[in-house]
Amino acid sequence: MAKAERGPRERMVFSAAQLIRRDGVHSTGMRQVAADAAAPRGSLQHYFPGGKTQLVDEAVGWAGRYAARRVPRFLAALPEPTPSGLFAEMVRQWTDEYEAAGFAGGCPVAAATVECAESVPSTRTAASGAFSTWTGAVAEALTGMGVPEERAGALATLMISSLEGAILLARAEQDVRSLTTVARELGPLLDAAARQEDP
Amino acid sequence: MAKAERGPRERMVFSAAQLIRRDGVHSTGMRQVAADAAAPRGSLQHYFPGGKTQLVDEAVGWAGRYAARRVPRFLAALPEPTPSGLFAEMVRQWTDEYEAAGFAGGCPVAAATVECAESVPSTRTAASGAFSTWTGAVAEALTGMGVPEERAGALATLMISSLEGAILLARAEQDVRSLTTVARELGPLLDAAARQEDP
DNA sequence: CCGCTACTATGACCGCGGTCATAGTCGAGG
DNA sequence: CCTCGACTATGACCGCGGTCATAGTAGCGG
Repeated sequence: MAKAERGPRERMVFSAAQLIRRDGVHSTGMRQVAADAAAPRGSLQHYFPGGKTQLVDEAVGWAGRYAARRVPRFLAALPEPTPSGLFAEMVRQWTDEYEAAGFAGGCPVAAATVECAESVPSTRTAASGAFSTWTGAVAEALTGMGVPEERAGALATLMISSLEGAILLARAEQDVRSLTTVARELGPLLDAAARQEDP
Repeated sequence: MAKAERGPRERMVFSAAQLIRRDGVHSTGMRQVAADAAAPRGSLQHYFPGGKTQLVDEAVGWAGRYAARRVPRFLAALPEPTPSGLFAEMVRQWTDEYEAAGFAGGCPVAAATVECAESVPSTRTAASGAFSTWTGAVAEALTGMGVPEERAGALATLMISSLEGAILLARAEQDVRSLTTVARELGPLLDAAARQEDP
């Protein structure tokens, strides 16, 4: 995969996240993860003595940090930062992928939540943490654009909820329509909240 | 389960949907479905010669029709029908369940999409159909409340996307906060679209 | 050169679960 | 009473996949 030249451990976590995106948690085998990461099978039990659960949990955590890390970069890429612009960038990451590479992958955190929320407590916690770091990053970005503090968290939740749901619809329909729709419909509402507190 | 006194076939479809809600598609076994439906195991291959795939597909279709059927009932329950009121009812169905019975279940269509979109074409199609009948019912309700036709579809997509995403967050966090948040934040936007075309 | 620790390598085990095969029941119609 | 179709019942098969056990290698400090 793309991100070579990291340790085998990190590569396995990364590969796990990628495979979970496509096939879900249960359909992703350990052997498959090792193969995809070009890592020896024996390393699995060495680096992840907690078994598959630990690997999945780390993959989910990694995904959450990855998503959060992208937020400031999206802002930096905008000519002038606005909430609607940020959301459009977040959505565009998905439409770009889907149009370029097909609708193979979803959000790994969503997959982990759907499959493990009830059966594997630690994974549920990991998913919760991933969502909250992601939401936190978005909320922080919003406050930086003039959204009142107490409103920023709510809007971040709304943005991520809509995005996650739109990803689901897009994969099912194999059409980015839902993604572009939520971006278009939510944009004005987001910008209005930023203007609330501006001079 | 609650809806007894239907044919064993329908009971199995219903049970499958319920179990998929909780554990996802892969973690739900055929034997488990039969047991939950109090149906004989041998009936599975009799009524569903297409195997598990057929059962899952039918469960997804059933869930879509169920969700669509509820929309007009929500409207009927409102003192005066408004888009925000409808959305609040849709959300409330989930908050009520979560507060009463815990965060065990999610949306079966979401589970099928996450786990089968890439691997099982027929299930992906079934999920797409389920989302579209659901969205269609919501859009129709919106036009009935004065939302312009070309806007209604987009808002329905936004509503369902937000709801699905908020369900994910709620299950992960074991907190209905995300659900109440999207209902609150989206309400004004929805009602504004309805007033667009009113006298 | 030894031995210790980190990592790699593989084969075996074992439970789970979908599917198939083969009967068994049972009510309706001849 | 017989038969035929619809449905029920169960045991067996078989692949998959996570985990364990048991080695083997490699680098390094002593």
